Amino acid sequence: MQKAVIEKNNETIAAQLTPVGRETVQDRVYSELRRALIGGLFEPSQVLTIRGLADALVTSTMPVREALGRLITEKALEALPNRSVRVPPITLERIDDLLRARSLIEGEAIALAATRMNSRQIASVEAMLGEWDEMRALKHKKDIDREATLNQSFHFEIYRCCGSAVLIPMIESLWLQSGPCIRVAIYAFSDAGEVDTAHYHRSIVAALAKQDAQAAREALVADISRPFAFLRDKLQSTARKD
Amino acid sequence: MQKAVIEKNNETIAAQLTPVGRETVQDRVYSELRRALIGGLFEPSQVLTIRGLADALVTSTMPVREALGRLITEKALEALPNRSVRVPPITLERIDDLLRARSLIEGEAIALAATRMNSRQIASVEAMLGEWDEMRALKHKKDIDREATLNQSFHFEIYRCCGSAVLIPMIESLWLQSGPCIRVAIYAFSDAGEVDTAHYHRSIVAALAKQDAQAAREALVADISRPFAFLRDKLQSTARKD
DNA sequence: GTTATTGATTTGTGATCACACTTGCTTTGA
DNA sequence: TCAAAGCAAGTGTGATCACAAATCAATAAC
Repeated sequence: MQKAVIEKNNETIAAQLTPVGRETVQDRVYSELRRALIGGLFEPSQVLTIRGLADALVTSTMPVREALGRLITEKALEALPNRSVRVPPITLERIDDLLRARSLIEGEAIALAATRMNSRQIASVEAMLGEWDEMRALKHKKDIDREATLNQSFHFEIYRCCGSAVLIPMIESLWLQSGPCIRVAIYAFSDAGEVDTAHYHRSIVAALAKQDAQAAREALVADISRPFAFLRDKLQSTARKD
Repeated sequence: MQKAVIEKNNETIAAQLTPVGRETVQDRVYSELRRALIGGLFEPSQVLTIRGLADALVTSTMPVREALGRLITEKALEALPNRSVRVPPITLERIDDLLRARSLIEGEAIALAATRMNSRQIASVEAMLGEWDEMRALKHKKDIDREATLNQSFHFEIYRCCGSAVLIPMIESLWLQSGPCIRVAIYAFSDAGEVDTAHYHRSIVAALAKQDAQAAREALVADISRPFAFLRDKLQSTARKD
């Protein structure tokens, strides 16, 4: 068999098969911890132990310690002087700090995206709006995890269009850092009454459709400010009580 | 001996002793690799091996692999599908991307710092200006490493005044990512002739002294744009030759 | 002479072990 | 009764080993 024929054959096979992608245990542990952090499954100030997580994830300590180290450098976790690690506690300064950074960077990302998104991409995020309404209509009881996931997908679908390989990892890091805080706020939200996230998302999509970068930035800032502002008030009122 | 006396005694001792601070091998390896990366000791596209670095740093592979993992999550290094790691190659898109991100975030940091710095802090960075001139006057031959270190100290001395615990790690990550690129540009600079970094730094300090946030931001952007613009031109001309 | 195959070396990954430090509880002494 | 010393369990860190995958060189086949 000639070489050309073999290569052609291989190409045909390659076109039909999807790459399996050798994923290491460390990567899975890292992704899992990320998911838990962004989703707010860990509480602020909660301490994590390597062996404890290794047991929970049914692996050895090795992949866990590597994943923890990575999360610490991203400031998603905090290394105490005792050499134990915890999820960073919530403080007023930290909330303001995170909101400012997120407004700055995610605002820039969406402003860039607004000038770059094609009609197909806009249609894609518009479709997610419908998904949101659908979820709301079907189930009366609020599925917070589902909402959080959908919210995340919506935002990153947009950010991916900004065309910056530098900004996106920074945004991921910011979500990682604000995840535990946000979740606290969301829980408080759902007690305090209804908030229409879909409304904010609609105004974002409207701005994107008009390719209005400034309007998109403002709509986004309004969207992400809500939980932070809520959490801020809550924290201040509890602080006054002490 | 009563408890109070003992405690008083301990306090006296504590006042005279400086904490030794248990530093792990992993931390030292990480700092060392950071220093090398920011200083541009590694070339873009250079591949690094765990065992190679472990031998060079005279430790086992364990601290090195952990440090490498951390640097990869910061995008300071790149994990190839072969599971080998290299310092990211320079591309035109990456240069523009990094410059935009740095202008945005470092610009915000210096704008915040401009409104917050007290006279003592301003005097401190002003003193670094003098240090720069001094270095220039004394030695005719250019000490690139010394200049780079001084430049880094100057910038971060200012950024530290912005009062954001979120922005500063992001800036560090950006310096880590642009370090290898910058160094290439600096080397080209020193061949191409003199550039007066001190001039740009003086205009930054002048803006800070006036508490003019906008002027400080613009002066900073002018300062950090230079090597990027230079590198950009150089890359475009070499690309045309091919 | 060029291409394919085989084998050796190198490299990353994960598991396990040894050691040092921390933490919390128990025991001891005043 | 209470505080301090001592002990034991738990935890992070680093070293070493085993294994699988990748890389490279040399040999064999056409």
